[in-house]
Amino acid sequence: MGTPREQVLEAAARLFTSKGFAATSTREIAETVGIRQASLYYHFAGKDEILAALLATTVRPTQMVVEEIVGLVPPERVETALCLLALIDIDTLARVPHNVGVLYQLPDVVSATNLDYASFRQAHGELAEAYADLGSRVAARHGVTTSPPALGSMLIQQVEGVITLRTDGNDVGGERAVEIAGGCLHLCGCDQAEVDDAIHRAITLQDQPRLEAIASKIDRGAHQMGP
Amino acid sequence: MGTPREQVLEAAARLFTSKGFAATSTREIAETVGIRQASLYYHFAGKDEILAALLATTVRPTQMVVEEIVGLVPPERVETALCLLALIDIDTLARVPHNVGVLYQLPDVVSATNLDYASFRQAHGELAEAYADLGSRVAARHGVTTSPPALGSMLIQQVEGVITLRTDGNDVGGERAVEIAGGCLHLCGCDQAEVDDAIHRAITLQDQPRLEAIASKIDRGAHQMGP
DNA sequence: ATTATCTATAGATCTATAGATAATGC
DNA sequence: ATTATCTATAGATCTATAGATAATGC
Repeated sequence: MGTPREQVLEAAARLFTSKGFAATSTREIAETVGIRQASLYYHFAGKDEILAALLATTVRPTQMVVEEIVGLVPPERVETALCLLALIDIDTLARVPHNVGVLYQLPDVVSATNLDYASFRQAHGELAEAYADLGSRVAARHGVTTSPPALGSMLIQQVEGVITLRTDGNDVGGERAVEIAGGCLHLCGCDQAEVDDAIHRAITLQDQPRLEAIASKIDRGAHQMGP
Repeated sequence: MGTPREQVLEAAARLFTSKGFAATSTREIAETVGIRQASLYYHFAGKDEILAALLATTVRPTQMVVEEIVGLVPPERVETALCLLALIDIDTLARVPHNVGVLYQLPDVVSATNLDYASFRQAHGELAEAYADLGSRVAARHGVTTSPPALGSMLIQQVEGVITLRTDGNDVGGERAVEIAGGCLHLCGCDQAEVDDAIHRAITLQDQPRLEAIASKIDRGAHQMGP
């Protein structure tokens, strides 16, 4: 069951993501864990600290390995690179415990003047830039004229549809992941044959040893992400 | 400035969408309006009632006029129909006061066992089906094999990216709206020339008298939507 | 008499702190 | 002595109600 600290984070993640931050009381968190409300304060300075700790351990692992993923694919195969990035990112979001990605959409979190949140915003922005960069390179080869920033946010939006699906109670398996990644390629102007090809290549790559290393790195990250 | 009741709804909409429901106190709402906290209870039975009233007046007008929009376009022009639907829906979400679309994403609202929310879910589901139906007809003509339910949720997700953009502080103008609608068509396998054509036709249609009638109906709806 | 506000407050939280207690490790 | 819990509670909310007040309309 992990250390008490981890149990608290686990319970808080579940409650914050399902009911929201302000609507979750410290008493509720404590009793979920099986300790008294006041005992929380031995492990955390306050309710905010619990959220902060959660956010700090919830870096989307994809953010740390974008370059590596992209580096795995020869530059003339941008479609495959984008597809691989999307698949890995989708899979991460689909599997992270308690759909913890919603934390960053909570109004309490967004409107807080919080340093943790600022650094998340930056990391998220860099991920969006990676999508924008890869995406517009693919788009350029297919005559798609969507501007890079718009395309970047559309791709991110597409991938983060996983969070929406999970919030709505669906779970996202492999076939759905492939359909969403395919959507990313369609957004960049690929036809179905090109999509199928890129997906095939990306999935093949996923079983290669160099990517296994990345995968395990991500799993460590994901383990952080879901406390 | 409208009736006091409308002022309360206006203030509540702003606060709920920016800080969340649980994090907004009745005192804060009242003082924003310029009355005392207790005076709210003359107009509403309780805090929940304020949210309920807000949700009740916040039907996305597109939900009411889908059939009319689709009916405007000859059946062999499904691309144009989808494009028109997306453009109108995007425009609605882009212009509604206080980005009130986020209300339905608030965990407080989602997790509440609320009748208002159930009826929203149903209406939203029907809109998703309309997107799924139109989208998969377009997709079929372009050899895209995404399953209708997945395509439907991807199209909705794409359109509702407007809410995300607004939450992040961007405002969504006409050019961005066109890019997003274009994204919807790309998701269904259209190439750039087909996208441009559909957008051109859809925009032309938007200036026609029959659609003006729908637009004014939507504006009435939108006026409901943003109190 | 009705409408729309106000003051005052009950009662129920909720967060965080103070200080006691018991168990473990040196 | 340190670690991890507990009980008890202060102090600050927050929601909702009771009842007073003033203005308007019959």
